[in-house]
Amino acid sequence: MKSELNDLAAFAVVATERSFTRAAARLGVTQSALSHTIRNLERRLELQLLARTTKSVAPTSAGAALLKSLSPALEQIDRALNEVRTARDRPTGRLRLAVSKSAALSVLLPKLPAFAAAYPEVVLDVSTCTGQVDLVGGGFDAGIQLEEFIQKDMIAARVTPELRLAAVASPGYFAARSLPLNPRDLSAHNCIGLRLPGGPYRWEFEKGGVPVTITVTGPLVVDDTSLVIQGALTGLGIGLAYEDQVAGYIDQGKLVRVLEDWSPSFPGFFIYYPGRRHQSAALSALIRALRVT
Amino acid sequence: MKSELNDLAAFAVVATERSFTRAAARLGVTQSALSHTIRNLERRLELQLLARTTKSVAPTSAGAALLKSLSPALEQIDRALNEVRTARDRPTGRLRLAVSKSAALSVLLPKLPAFAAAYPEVVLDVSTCTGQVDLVGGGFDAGIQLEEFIQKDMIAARVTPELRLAAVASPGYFAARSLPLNPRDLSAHNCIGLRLPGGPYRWEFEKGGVPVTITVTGPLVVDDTSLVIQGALTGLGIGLAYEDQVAGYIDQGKLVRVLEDWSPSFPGFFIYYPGRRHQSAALSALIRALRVT
DNA sequence: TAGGACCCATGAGCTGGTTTCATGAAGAGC
DNA sequence: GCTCTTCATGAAACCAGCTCATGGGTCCTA
Repeated sequence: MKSELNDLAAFAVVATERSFTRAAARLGVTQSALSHTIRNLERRLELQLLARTTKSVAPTSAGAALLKSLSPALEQIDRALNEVRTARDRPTGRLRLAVSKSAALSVLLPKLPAFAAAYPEVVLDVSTCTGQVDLVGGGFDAGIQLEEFIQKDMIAARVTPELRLAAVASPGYFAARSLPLNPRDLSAHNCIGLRLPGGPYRWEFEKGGVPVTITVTGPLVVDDTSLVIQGALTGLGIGLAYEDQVAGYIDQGKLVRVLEDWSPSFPGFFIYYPGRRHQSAALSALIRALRVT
Repeated sequence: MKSELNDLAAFAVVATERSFTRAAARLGVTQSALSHTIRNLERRLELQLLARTTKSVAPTSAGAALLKSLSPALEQIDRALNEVRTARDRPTGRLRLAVSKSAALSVLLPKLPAFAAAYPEVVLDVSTCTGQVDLVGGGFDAGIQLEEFIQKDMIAARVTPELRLAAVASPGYFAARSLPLNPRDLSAHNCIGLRLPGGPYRWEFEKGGVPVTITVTGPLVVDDTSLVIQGALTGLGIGLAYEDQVAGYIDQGKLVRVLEDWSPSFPGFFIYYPGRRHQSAALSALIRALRVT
């Protein structure tokens, strides 16, 4: 790590100030310290950068040439640091998010208009992802997923209350069939399957603390929950979807809910991110906007 | 001098390598040291720059933005450093010289063709100066002057052997006048005066260890020794010039030398520069090319 | 699934570089 | 001539940064 960057910065100040004393004051160190620093720098470079007599200090040709390329670079770094500091203090810049499709629809979109209005300088760069994502490896700042898909050692904040799944089908589908009263009855039904990255989703139910897992069959398997709902609406069979996504259809009578007493609740969606310390203002703002206690 | 430039450089390496271990190897330090460094940097900036899990490291959005402005600046600094190192090892670049007119003519010019051929990458930026010059204050790398005009605490190297002055006039001038045999005889002659920055030059002679200083008068006073010679050639009177500058005219019979036994020798010209350590290759080359033992 | 390889984090402790202090030399100004 | 300012230098103190040792965690493999 033995880099001479700090010494170069010191040199730049001395060269522009043309005085060790003034430069030392600007840098907040002793003149003596600066003298040693420059001396060491010159010793390591084996080249004199500053010519000095008792009455004046000026860069040599070599020093002047160095300063010419050095100072714009140092200024650029200074600008970059200031930008970073504003990113810390004022919500600005891009946030890369890994979000499940469902969460994008039910969590993010509803709150986006207010968020965008409040923080016009923030750009949300959303990638829809299914299953577990390597947040850091993918270069994401945060993710919104079901709790079970959240990687270890992440900080998570709840963004939905507990959720429940609802098994639904169209009234037309049930016209010729009996309603299932027990999850095991589903084996006699057409069920719309959901494919997860790890394989087909096995439907999970629970009643009185007794969990039941069912492998379902049917005419359609998809990898997107909104397609499940569409399939149910068209009468293909029974689909499993988030309660609040189908509540409207149930109210309108377009879907019929079954096995409600068997549907367990589960923790719902969380926004999560690596590292608790020092988030950018943009990320903090997003978490504040989305989180529910 | 508490600058975080070194830490920023370390951050840049980690961010591009996307690994603390590899970055540490590249920087020649322990992975542990890097971890501490980045941690401190983030603490001081109060902003997380690198997201890390046990299996991957990647810049956060803020870190990526910082890196984007940082890396070109760091590369530029690196290039600048390399240029400086070549300036040390290979004669390159500009040398700013403060040279008296006479020295430029009699010392520099004769050796310039060979020097320029040997070191095509060196540019000599010559300012002709009379009298004592503030080398450092003027931003010069070196000067060539008479010994008496060289500032204190300078390193000096002889570039001419001892010089002598010659009092000369045209044969036509002496046709109607008697030759001076003693400096005091000059008061009866037309003498071409030389004006130095500090006032008129009072002609100095010496014989047998006895110095004599004469204030001369005449129809012409100039501030440039080549004009003195021109004046003498046109028969205006007696001029004082460096022996070797008028030797040719004397051989050709265009000038006549007088008071030769009274003309003292003096140390001649020196190239001088501030600071003995770590000269640039260009300056070393120039000194080597000019110096005489 | 147990073990090994690898990676990052953390705390303690030490080391060496950086800073300060004190002093000296040299010029500028009054 | 005296004082003030500036830069250089050596010695000593201090502290930042490094290393060492260790721990937790993931991934790969047998």
